[in-house]
Amino acid sequence: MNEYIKKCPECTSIDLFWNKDTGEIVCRDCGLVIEDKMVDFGQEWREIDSDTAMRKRRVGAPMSYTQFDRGLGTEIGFEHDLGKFNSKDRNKFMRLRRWQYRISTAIERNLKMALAELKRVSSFLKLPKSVEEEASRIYTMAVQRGLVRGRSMESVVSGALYAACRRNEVPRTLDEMSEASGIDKKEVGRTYRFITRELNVKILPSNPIDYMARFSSSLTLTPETHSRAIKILEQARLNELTSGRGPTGIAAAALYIASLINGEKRTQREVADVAGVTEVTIRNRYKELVDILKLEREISKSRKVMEEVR
DNA sequence: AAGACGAAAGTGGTTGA
DNA sequence: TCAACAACTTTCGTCTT
Repeated sequence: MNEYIKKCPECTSIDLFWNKDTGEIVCRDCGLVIEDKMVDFGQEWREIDSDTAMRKRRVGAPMSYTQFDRGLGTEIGFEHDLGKFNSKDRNKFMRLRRWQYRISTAIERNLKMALAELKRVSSFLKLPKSVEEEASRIYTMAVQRGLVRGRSMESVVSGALYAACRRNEVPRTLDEMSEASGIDKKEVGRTYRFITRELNVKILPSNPIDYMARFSSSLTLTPETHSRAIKILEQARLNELTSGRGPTGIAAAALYIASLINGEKRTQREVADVAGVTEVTIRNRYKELVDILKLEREISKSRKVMEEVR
């Protein structure tokens, strides 16, 4: 965590919460997302005692999938290693060496380019390191299985990133991914589905709550409204209103309703824009939520309060 | 004039024969 | 492979504030 951030710039609360998985620093009082870049200065292991410390400590950079060869590389050795073979075997090894060289340079070149692109997009979206790692792993697997053939490298990169986001519960919308990578939204979705199917990457359905912090932060809603929206979401899930629906639409509608109830109204347009859905979708979810959760009274009550203030 | 509402038609993806 | 389908979008006219 950035140790210089001690107070929430919005409400000056010192009750900050650092979500290590998403890399977000969130104010517990007002819900503002203060810092969503994650820089991990820590070691990748814990030193429990001097014994494990000795075993785990080692020289060299940490192994990483964001390096094209994971930071470790092996090549078939050169001639002087082959002195103990006869000329026939030596020829065979030379051939193998050439082959490995050709194949690996092709893959490596692709990986170098792709991982550079992946880092660019990932930092544009301010994604945590863990997601970048996972995306790199997915991409590397995709290359090894020859899944990039016939697809542009960039689209596979963004597909891998999108999948990694979903797996780490830091969902970004397809629109955001598309904007960051310059790849058409449909194309991102297509390659995403393709590579997750081919590589058997398991994806949990994304949870509307995961979107909530980001949305309410960019709408500058108060903490009361934010937690109210989360309550609505929880009730919605109990009533099975969330399955089969777009998670962003539900998150947006919950925020819209919460903003009405707490008297800090946002227009449907505003909410729709940050959530990347249309007003119509918000209206549909809004109707369902209000009908089934019986929120009409609360909404009209707070409307009256607003009128009295005027 | 802006926002909310809802009907109608269109889009892209899933599913099941 | 095709048709039925569910969710969501686009567009547009009407009502409300």
